[in-house]
Amino acid sequence: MVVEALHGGADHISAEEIYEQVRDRYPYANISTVYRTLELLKELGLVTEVELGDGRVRYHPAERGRHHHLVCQKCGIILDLPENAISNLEDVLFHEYGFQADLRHLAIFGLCTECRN
Amino acid sequence: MVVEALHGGADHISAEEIYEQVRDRYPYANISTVYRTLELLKELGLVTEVELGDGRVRYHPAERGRHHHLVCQKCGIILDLPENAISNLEDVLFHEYGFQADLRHLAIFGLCTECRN
DNA sequence: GTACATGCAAACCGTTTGCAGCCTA
DNA sequence: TAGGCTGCAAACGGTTTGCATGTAC
Repeated sequence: MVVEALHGGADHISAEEIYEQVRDRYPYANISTVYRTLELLKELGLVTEVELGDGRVRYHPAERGRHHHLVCQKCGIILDLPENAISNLEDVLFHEYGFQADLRHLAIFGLCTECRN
Repeated sequence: MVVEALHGGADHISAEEIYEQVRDRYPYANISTVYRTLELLKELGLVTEVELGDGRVRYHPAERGRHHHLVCQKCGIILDLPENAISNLEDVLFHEYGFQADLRHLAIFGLCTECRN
């Protein structure tokens, strides 16, 4: 049920939100089981974690591929950013700083088009 | 004393670390006062917050200028990255996605030169 | 005497853990 | 009968809050 919630719900779902979905179908479920299942899926490489700045970890099915996030600090909308928009940065960091960046699911904060004014 | 700790200590200091320094000089001090002072300094624009991935907020004097952080996930070292290394990204996000990124103190995770092997 | 800063303790919230019971093999 | 998963409750760690006292102006 955790896996189904990950695939069926919003793209970046928190443990709490997964828990709610699971509990709708099986009211005795417990949030610690959700966390333990997510931990397992993480070890298996099936989900990745993202921290989108609201103090809770969010989860994302790994098979949906990498992408980055533009998080609007005003309205909270999360825009997906294709991975290649940042590949140039990855090169610069590697060649000029010797740093091998792990740019999976980078979160960049700022203001979206709507909220810019 | 909070301000002095911010300027005297490590570049990105946590509330807990500030608290320790303050308490060395004034043992009756309380951590809630540290948090309240940091909140005040934040409103005044004198400090900025950074989240460097260890689950606690770190603080940085605003006057020391912007820069970004390369955080090694293996050895934990924090390398400073000049702001202009990323200005290109800022332009791309703005022109291609209409997103006004707030790239103060971005944290990028990965592996440093030492730990890459 | 009024406003504001402080210490203290308790609450908070997301996450983790110890333990006992249960199911399955 | 042994292993591992679950529910439950309690702990955890960083941060915030309510309240009563203190201090300065």
